[in-house]
Amino acid sequence: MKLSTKGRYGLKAMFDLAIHDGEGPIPLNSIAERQRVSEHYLEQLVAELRKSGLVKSVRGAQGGYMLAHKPAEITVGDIIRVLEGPLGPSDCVLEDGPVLCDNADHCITKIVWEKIQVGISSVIDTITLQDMLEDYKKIEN
Amino acid sequence: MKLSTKGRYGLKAMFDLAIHDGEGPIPLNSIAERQRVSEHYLEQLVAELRKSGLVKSVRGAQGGYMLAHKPAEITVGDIIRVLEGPLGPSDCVLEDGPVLCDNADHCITKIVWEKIQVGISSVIDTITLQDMLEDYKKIEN
DNA sequence: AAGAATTCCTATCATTTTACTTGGGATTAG
DNA sequence: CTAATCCCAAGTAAAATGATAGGAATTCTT
Repeated sequence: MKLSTKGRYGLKAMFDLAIHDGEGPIPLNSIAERQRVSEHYLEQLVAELRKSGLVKSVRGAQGGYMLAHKPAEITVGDIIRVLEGPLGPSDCVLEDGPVLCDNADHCITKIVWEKIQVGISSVIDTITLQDMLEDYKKIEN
Repeated sequence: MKLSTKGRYGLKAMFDLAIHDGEGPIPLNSIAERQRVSEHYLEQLVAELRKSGLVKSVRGAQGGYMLAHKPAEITVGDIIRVLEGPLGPSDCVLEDGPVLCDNADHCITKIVWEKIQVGISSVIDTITLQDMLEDYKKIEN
């Protein structure tokens, strides 16, 4: 019941981009260094974030990545869903087309999984990068 | 971000035991059959539940397993924690002794993981097997 | 006492997932 | 031109998952 490094590194990278929002393209190696993760590995994660439209890229020298939207418009849920796939503690409650078992109608554990899913979603869908930035400013001062 | 079959099968088995609570020892093969999971695999999960004190066992013929406490006294969280290990979306917020990174004090993503953890815990720690039994009775009628 | 039912224990194993690493190609600012 | 940077595709070692196999220990029933 843990997130993989994809989700964790991905959120770190996105938060890093949020901190530098408005400064033009941020090269990946600087993000990797600050967040202390493998640059090549991070590259794969950012590629997914780019394909899903959360970040934009600028190629060539002095290029890099930047947020595709304002920090207030990107939630933690957006990021995690891209990197970890459809959310849900069990296949039968996956957000993205549940795989129902044969007695789904009478399955009591399913009710539990649904409640867990709602609990997680209600957290990650209400935290934006902007919220994280504000927490960050508080701590810095 | 999914539970493994351990947690899922384990909760099913515990719910099955709750349904038959008070009927004496329930043999594992009957649980495996009703819940449609491998008996041998289930055995491993139930062994962990026994060691952690959630179920009792009676050996020998006519033996089996039974809940060690009343259904109202066992939460979903108790069961999942035994089978899935200490809860938390990231190592730095594991319930059972977090593994702190070097800038834990200034880590903003950590705040997010903590909120997710609280969200999950508040769900699974408030649902008991008794609650599930009541849902079950409603559906049956 | 025999035999059947059942838990208990240890080991093995195939598959999948994770978390990278490697190596190179394409693009562009200076 | 060249250095910086993104882009892409494979490969890979380790861990986790989800079992399977076989048998020893215990206890009920007859």
